[in-house]
Amino acid sequence: MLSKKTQYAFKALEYLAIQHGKEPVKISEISKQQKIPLKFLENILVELKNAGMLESKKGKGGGYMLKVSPKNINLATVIRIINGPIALLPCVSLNFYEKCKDCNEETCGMRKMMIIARDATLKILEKKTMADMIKGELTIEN
Amino acid sequence: MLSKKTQYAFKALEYLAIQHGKEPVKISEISKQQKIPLKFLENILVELKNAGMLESKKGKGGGYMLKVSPKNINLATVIRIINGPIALLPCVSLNFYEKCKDCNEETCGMRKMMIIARDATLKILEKKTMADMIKGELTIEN
DNA sequence: TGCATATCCTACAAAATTAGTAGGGATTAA
DNA sequence: TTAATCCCTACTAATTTTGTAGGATATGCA
Repeated sequence: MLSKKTQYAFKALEYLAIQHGKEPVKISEISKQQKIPLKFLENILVELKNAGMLESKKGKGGGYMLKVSPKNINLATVIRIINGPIALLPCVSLNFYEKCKDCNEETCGMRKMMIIARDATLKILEKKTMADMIKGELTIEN
Repeated sequence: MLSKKTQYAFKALEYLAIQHGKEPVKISEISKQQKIPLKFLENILVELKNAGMLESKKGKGGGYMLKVSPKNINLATVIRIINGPIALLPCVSLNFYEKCKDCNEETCGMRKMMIIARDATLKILEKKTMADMIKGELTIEN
């Protein structure tokens, strides 16, 4: 399951995706509109920024903006930044690989299954984007 | 990610699947062979038994056996028993559904995406079985 | 220059979950 | 009736998740 932090990240990105191309959006606005604890949200947005997904502007009139178009932000990327691995086992993770001891990777049956499951999941999560996510709710209020 | 407990469960089931049709297997044997802490393994096996996946026999010559054939135990079932939901969000889980507040399920974009991802994952995990998992390692030693 | 407005950084704390242990009870075979 | 084996309840330790506190840093504007 995705952590609450990751769900918050998606909600924040949704909000920013809808405002994409307009003025920067303040943390406090996102916090209030999407009901995310303010200081927690700060941490999340900094992480997304450090990962290159957002840009920010300080001072009056400042806030956060998407750095790239919603249609170029896929869900797998967001999950990896905030939540971590998508695979069900460390030894089949593409981005967070860890060898499992007491297991021959050539012959391990569990591993083979989990690779197939991972690929099926990734096929969706890497294809779907923030643009897909906000379809049908582009009208939060202008 | 699957918990260590779930990984232990799979290892234990693998071992039992390979012995399927023979004598009951003692907890202590599984523990030693698969390097799973004994008392922890006890808990796991009881859970699998209560879920109807194993049967047990007490006293001398006793132990655990699969209740059904390895080819009738799919991976999704095991994960649900020991690990919990397979879906990425509670509000899209088939077996552990929980309504999410502040979200209209009819229009929520995130929900739509997560349903698609869930179905892709389930398609694999519900089709693959313990029999698939032990293919190629039916020879632990007789 | 100086003040108000924002983001950014470090550190801590509380709550929840996961992982594992302890100790004895109940059942069965011989 | 004893040894072997699973079963049950409860606890503890470690780790992760979910936040909070408090100030540092940068920016726009008068």
